[in-house]
Amino acid sequence: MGKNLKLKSARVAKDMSQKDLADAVGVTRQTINAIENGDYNPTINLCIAICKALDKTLNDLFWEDD
Amino acid sequence: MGKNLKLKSARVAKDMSQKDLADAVGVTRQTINAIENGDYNPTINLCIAICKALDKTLNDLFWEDD
DNA sequence: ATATTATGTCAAATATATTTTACATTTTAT
DNA sequence: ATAAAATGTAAAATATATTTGACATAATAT
Repeated sequence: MGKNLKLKSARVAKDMSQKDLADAVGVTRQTINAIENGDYNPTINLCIAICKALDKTLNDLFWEDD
Repeated sequence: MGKNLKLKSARVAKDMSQKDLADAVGVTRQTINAIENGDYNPTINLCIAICKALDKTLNDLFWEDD
């Protein structure tokens, strides 16, 4: 699993730190960090919460077109 | 969490049983059943595998527009 | 009518997502 | 140059996704 640069970009575009986003969606900073660095397989509910916090959709942040 | 009727529809449209889909993505029948019935918070990797098996995207099957 | 397949559900076990605590390095502000 | 904030990472604990095995009902075929 590679890094999720789309997520990182969307977060930075909103001027949020990893901790800001973590607080917004109710998880810890380490969880956001792990997702951005691709070490991780988060639940869909968390992905949806992240998308909503960043005004994006699942396809925007978590879908890869072949 | 309500039922995921979009998922169920997409599966039936492909003429697949819950077990067929489960086998295609490498989980058990109970897991697919639970996801369709909305009792459940699956991982994003499983959601992506399901989407690919059904020729759909994450937004098609797991995103709700307000 | 009977057998077979598909579905709904449940309890206990296992795998893994997430938290907690902690420390190191990098980046940004003063 | 220094302090503070942000990031990367890791090990142990906890919460929860998923499996396994089982039983019941509904739908479909013979």
